[in-house]
Order: sequence, then structure tokens, then C-alpha cells
Amino acid sequence: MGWDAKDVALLKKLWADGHSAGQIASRLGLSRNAVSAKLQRLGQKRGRKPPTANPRIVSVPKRKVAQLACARPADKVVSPRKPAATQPKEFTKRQLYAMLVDAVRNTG
DNA sequence: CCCTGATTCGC
DNA sequence: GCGAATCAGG
Repeated sequence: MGWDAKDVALLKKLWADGHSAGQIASRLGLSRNAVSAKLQRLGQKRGRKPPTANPRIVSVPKRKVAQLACARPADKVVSPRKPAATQPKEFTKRQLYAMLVDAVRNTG
């Protein structure tokens, strides 16, 4: 479970593009919670809305087995033609779409 | 009913 | 820092 540069880039781009946390989460294979949390860590977030959710008094004694299961038997062999795909600058819509379709293709 | 984002907590 | 749990609103 390592947020790779492409993951973060995709996340941020999609998010900025107007996609929903759920959509991005699905794309990356995470939960929207993870996406939102990651966005929060990045300091992006969208609307700094007031804490609607009250600071609940952690009334959850036994949540569940969480991130203990972080196994990804997925080998990444997607671009045999381009061993070095580097985007030094911002992504254009065209490039974004390209990486997106590529990700979707090799993902699902 | 479904979805959305936001926040807090344990690891 | 990560993901899940959970809340609150639409």
C-alpha cells in the first residue's frame, strides 16, 4: 500500500478535475475514505467546511482487522514499450486521458 | 435508499 | 502516513 507518485498524481488530477472521491477510489482500488484521508494529508481537500461531525468520543471498542491485510499480488507489467514514462510538468488533458485509459485497461 | 465529503482513531 | 470507522448532509 504505497502511494506512488502516479497514484497521488492521478488522485490529485482526478480530484481537481472534479471527480468524486468514490470514483477516484474505485479507479485506484481504494476506499473513498482512503482517498479523502490521503487528500487531507496532502493538504488539498475541497471545502474547508466546519467540523460537521462532532468529535465523537471514540465509542468503538473493537473496530475490526484493518490495514493488517495489505497484500497486493498484482505485478505491474504495463508499458513494455516505454520503460521511462516521465511527466516532468503538468499533465495535459490528452496525457491525463492517456494515463487514465492505460490505468483502467491494465486494472480492469 | 443511494451517494457525497469530512473528521477522528488505531496501527 | 495509511486505511477504516463514523458522522452529517444531499
